Amino acid sequence: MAQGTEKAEGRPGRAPSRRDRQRQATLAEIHATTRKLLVERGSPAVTINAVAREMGISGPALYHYYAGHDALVGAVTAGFFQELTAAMEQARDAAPERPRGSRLLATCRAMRAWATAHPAEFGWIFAAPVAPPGREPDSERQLAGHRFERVLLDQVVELWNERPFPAPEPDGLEPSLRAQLEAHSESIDGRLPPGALHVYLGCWIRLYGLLCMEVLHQLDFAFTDLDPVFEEALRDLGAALALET
Amino acid sequence: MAQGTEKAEGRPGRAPSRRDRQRQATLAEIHATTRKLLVERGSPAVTINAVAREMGISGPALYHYYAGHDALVGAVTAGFFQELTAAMEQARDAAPERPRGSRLLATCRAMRAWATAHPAEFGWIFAAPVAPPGREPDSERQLAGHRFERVLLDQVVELWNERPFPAPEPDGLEPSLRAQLEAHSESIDGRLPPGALHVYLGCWIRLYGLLCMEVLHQLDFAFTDLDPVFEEALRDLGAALALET
DNA sequence: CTAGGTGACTTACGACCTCTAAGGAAATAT
DNA sequence: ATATTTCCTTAGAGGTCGTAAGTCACCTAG
Repeated sequence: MAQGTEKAEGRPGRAPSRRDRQRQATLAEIHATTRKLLVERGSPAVTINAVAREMGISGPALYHYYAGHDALVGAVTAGFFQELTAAMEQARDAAPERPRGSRLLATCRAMRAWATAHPAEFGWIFAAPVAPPGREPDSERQLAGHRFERVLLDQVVELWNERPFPAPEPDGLEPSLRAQLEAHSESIDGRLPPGALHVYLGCWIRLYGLLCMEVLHQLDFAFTDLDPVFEEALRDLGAALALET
Repeated sequence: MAQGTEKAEGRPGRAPSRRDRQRQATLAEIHATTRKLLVERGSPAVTINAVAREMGISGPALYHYYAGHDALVGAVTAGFFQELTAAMEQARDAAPERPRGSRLLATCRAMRAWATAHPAEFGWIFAAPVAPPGREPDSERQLAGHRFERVLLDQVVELWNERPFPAPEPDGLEPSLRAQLEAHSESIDGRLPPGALHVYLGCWIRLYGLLCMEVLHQLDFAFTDLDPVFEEALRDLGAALALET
């Protein structure tokens, strides 16, 4: 009982009943209220009781929708992941006639734009690592996280297939690094060979790491506006992937 | 009253009295217990009551030492900062006969070694940005954070004075970036000019960002051992700073 | 059309947390 | 020897999480 969105509709084949629609509406309201609390009063203010109070229902009622505080946060975070992913996909598809390179850059800029426009939400995304040991592997958040990771990866794969960028030979890589890259290359069905993966992961670390430091205020001591810094990182990414813009 | 370590000793000139020693001992035990709880049971388990219980005193007694939960966490985090800083300084001074470059690399390696050996403690360090708006500017943690930031900066300054590394001319920098770099250059008393600062901050973002992603499990999806990745970042740093090792 | 099952919600409760208030006991200062 | 400071206690107000048990309305199957 009360496992959240597990039971979305009563029967697979049926049309959603009145009750189902009610439940969906309540779930949506819970998400919206949770987000509002997060944005306006910060993460510690997001409490089962506070959300319920804000909605005009009483505390324990929320347990009919989510098993507890963690489940609620997980579900809402999955929604954030989806929103971020959608923003990136939209940027990618906005100008199909442009070359792949500039669409890739647009995707990255959309990622940063969403993150800086929604720092509290991005904080939850970041605080919820995709692969910490001891998290149920099939949770909604896991899936959303994987889909997020794939938005950029897929574009780089297409780029690699169409117009390979310079990548180190596996022999030139340190053995331990090479083994890890080979393993991860398999886990993405070999769509990128280890050398190309190394280049891609380097770009990912650079971009995502910078974004995390920005949103978590780790660079406030030196910068007030990281726009030019991010653009510089994008130029480096363009060079590493030999983009034609 | 109960402002923590504000009143370290009764009178400046006197020898520490019995009571002062007692108080210092209790403060040390509080820190040790807090850290034990953090390491063994995680950040949410660190609670005023839990710390007191673990020490065999009753909850409110802790308020004679710290004004509340935040003050306690702040003070303990400052201690972590100091320990990390000390580890880095020790690595820097361990082999004074070696060239500056390899001592700088040793400092960086010591930073990562401490962080990976004490992930929970580093989590608190990272979660406590040095310059978020709305923190008392003179708190112990602020000072410890600044001292930490200076360990690497000072070495780079010496390097720059002794054997300047290649840096972009200010004219070549984007105007907004240049303005920020000039401002920050002033805030460190001009010990590095904007161009050199740009190179240094780029290295810092690369290293510290990678470390944060590692400790916060943002790279578990691809890597199990980030040693070679960090070493590669260090090689890039060596190239950017034109180190002689 | 009625009767049972299910879902949504309520109040009541126990355990824990933060932090304040008021008072006693012990060490120190005068 | 007395006054003061310091440390610690218990009591308690107000908040949180989460469970238990009961009520009411709706849906659906007979």
